[in-house]
Amino acid sequence: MPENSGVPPGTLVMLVLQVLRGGPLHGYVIAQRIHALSQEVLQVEEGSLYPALQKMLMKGWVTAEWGISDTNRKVRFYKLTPPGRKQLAAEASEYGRATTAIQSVMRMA
Amino acid sequence: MPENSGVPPGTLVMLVLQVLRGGPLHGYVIAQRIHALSQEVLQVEEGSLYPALQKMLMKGWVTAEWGISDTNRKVRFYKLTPPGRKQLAAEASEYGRATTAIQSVMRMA
DNA sequence: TGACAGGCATAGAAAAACTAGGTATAGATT
DNA sequence: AATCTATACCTAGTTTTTCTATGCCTGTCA
Repeated sequence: MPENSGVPPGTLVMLVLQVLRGGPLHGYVIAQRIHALSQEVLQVEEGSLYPALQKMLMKGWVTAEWGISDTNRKVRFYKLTPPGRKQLAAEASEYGRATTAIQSVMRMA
Repeated sequence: MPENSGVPPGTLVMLVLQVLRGGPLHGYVIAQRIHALSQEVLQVEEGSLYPALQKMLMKGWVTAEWGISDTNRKVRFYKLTPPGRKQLAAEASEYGRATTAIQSVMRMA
């Protein structure tokens, strides 16, 4: 019975950028998508997500546009920008490097 | 030329506990060991390490004892306790779970 | 019409790491 | 003898990130 947790510190922005690669999404769906893609392990809290999206907007990694969802509600669609793609590549690369390094330490007998 | 970074947030305690599995070490050497074992990728700052060691002492995950190092200096040796081992197992397990979950999200086309 | 789910957002607290200092000593160099 | 360098420990204060706890609004459905 896997209990689920929040996303590991420092990974939220990377995960959001990643799911936006598939096209614009609104906040609520971004959280659901991360949850689903992670086999229900990763849980993104709204209080973490929306501030992160604000930051990403200010950094120019995403743009936002109001629209109507499938469920007929006013929602804000977030769309990945070219700088956002660059940021994603950088964060994914750095994440891989760090993960490999930690692996090396943890393999120590 | 790989530039090195600090340890990813949330992993420092796990890394310290892990290197202490090999026997008691003092702070300075703990940092060096993590750096070396990670192929020079992970850099533990002293301002992160010592507060973390204090916390680990208070939690009972390690004990500390003053002694003399190989280099003939007064140093504080930290030693893993049984609760520390349990904590290490728990953190390593959770880290693995989270890493796998992130992998799943990042594999998405 | 009232409950519930979907949906966006912020304020304040908490956790973790970093910057930037301070202190001290052994050994080597001058 | 004086100084420099590497080793070694520690803390205060700041920054960053996430979480808890709210608040507000609106479709849909019983």
